[in-house]
Amino acid sequence: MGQQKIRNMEEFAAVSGISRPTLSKYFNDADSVRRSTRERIEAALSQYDYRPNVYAVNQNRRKTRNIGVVVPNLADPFFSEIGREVELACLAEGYSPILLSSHGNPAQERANLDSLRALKPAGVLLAPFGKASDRDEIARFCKDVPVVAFDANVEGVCEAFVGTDNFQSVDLIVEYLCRSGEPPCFFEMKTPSNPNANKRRQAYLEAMERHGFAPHIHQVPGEGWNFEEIGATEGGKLISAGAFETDTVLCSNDRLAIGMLSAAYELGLRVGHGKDCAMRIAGQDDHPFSRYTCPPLTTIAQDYGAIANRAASTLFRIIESETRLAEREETLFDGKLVMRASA
Amino acid sequence: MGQQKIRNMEEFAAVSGISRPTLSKYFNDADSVRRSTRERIEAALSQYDYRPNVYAVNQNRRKTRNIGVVVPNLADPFFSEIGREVELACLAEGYSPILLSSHGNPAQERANLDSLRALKPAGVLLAPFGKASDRDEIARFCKDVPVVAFDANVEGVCEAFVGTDNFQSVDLIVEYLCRSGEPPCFFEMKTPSNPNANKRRQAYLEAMERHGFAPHIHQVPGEGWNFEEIGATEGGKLISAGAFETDTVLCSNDRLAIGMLSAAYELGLRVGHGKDCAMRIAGQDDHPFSRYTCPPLTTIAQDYGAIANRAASTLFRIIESETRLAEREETLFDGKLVMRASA
DNA sequence: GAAAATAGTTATCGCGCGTAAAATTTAATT
DNA sequence: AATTAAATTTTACGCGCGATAACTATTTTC
Repeated sequence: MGQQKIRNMEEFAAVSGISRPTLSKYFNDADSVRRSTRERIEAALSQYDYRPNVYAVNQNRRKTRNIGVVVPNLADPFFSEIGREVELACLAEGYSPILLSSHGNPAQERANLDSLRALKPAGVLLAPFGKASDRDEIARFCKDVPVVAFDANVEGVCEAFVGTDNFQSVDLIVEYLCRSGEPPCFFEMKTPSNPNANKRRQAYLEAMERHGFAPHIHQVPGEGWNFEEIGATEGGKLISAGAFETDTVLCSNDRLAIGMLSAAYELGLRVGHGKDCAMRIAGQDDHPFSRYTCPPLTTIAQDYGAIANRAASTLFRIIESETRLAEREETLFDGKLVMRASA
Repeated sequence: MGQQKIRNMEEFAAVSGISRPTLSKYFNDADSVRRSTRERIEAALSQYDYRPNVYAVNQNRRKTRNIGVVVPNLADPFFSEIGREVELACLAEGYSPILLSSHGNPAQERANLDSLRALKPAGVLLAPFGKASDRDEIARFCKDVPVVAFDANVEGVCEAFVGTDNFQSVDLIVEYLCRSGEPPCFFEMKTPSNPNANKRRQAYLEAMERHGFAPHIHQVPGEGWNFEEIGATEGGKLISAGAFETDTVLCSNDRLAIGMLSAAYELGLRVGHGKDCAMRIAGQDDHPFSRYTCPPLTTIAQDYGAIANRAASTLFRIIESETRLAEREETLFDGKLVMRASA
């Protein structure tokens, strides 16, 4: 290693004794050259430490190997985890992921798509806000770049959608809660931007009906992504007002539940399924912190890995086939019940 | 908007009536052209929607306007927050931040620096692991690219370091804890990779001495970044063994404290400063979730915004001066005491 | 061992832009 | 109106690589 500095592929061709077009082939796909020449190249590579100029490569290639990954909010550990899984899937296939967070702001989502446009990505994996997203802008973007949506659906747009089956998973936890105690009330924000919230409410209604109980939905005001705050403030109000019809509350997501647990604690209420407990609280998502709440949160776990990998592999299939999907695909994975002490 | 599609600057020059070199100047710095021509360009821009090809630009420019931002773990909301602040600072100055997480893995930190090298960034803002970082690799990288470290220091390398004054902030909380109850024991991991941990231990020792109390340090085994787990498991063991000499524990960081709070809850212990409380627990960092623990966590808040902005502005100064700093700069901001119910 | 298939070479072009020097225009100054 | 300075245009070249065509060398096939 070391010797003189190689400035470009031309020079590397000179020192390695391989012609430039062959080197170009090699760097595009190492297996496209004969085994013996590949070994010669790699031998030279370990001596001279040359790497093709990314910018020159991307300027000239028909398609870059960049994959845009857009999540609504990296400050939410749920999205940083799933974003991580998606990144890994991209790297495994030799693509370069570019992770962008919309920071809880739909305008930033537009801005992120706009930035990505300039990078001419081969494809994009998008976890959209949902209703708050600029549907037209996403649709326009999808015309230029193949996009697979995950976590949250935007009906009709994008090549495919991969997420969790809210009906299955809500039914799972409703069934558990009904079986193990009083049937749950449902707690959510009045104007959720995430489409999963609407599916979950609907699923709750259906599940309660199926099990023969009267549903009770409590919607609270609040904007933005500070869900714990909303869960604590508004959930606390409802608890102390005795507004919940039963002693069990199913929250639309874990972060609301974490806030409500905090409020219950402040009120001196013991949460859990013991006989000395005043109420039960359950969440949905299996947020990374839910294991460490007081008490630990009973919830529904989404299959992060499966969602990320399916979304990525679907996108790769589209990219490599160089054609769009004949029909929009929707894949839903089952949630798993995670029983902890809170319900 | 719309008309024909502009394929390159040549075509845009044709339709806008401005020569290509002048356009090039404009896109590099809008204020470098006469006001009247700038208006003509922007008028054309609003009609034809042209943007220079990023790859061609970066291939030919001496320096890109990319800034690498490397944090040790985006799954930790502390780093996603400070990463966000840093991103904003870059955008405000017209740089393009590229955010990379090392996912709690020092090998990934090397890989990230290596990826960045290919992108020829104008500078890098690095929150290193510290001792676990590959010091030599970072030093090599610093030779090629100006780097400002933040949050964690790597003695001697990088142009500058910006972080929190651990001695000031630990003294602040130790003083508070001593004044308001029993003096604190110190709880930390045995082999912390983060240099702040070592500073904090040292600062604890000094602060306790200054206030005339005997220090008690408890170090627990545990690897990796699952701090809550370690705090819960090992902290729980210490609590139930009655190992702490006083009823007050100062944790090396909030995530350990969150885990310990969870363990205390499991053990049926009431945490806080009320007379019915069995112990007090305090943390450090003001983690975004610390407000919602049970009870809410008393901690020391780092000034995220100040650290991020100072680190960024220092880097910009180096980049724009085109020279390295005569002397390595270290800037430490004060922490602020955040009093909540846990201590 | 000759023909066929595969892999590599040489040569040349194009991508979209930065940059520099010289020629020209425009604006500011006296 | 003449002088000067500043901004713009023209012209020309270079960046590092992808892509292709025509040709040559190497390997496979029977």
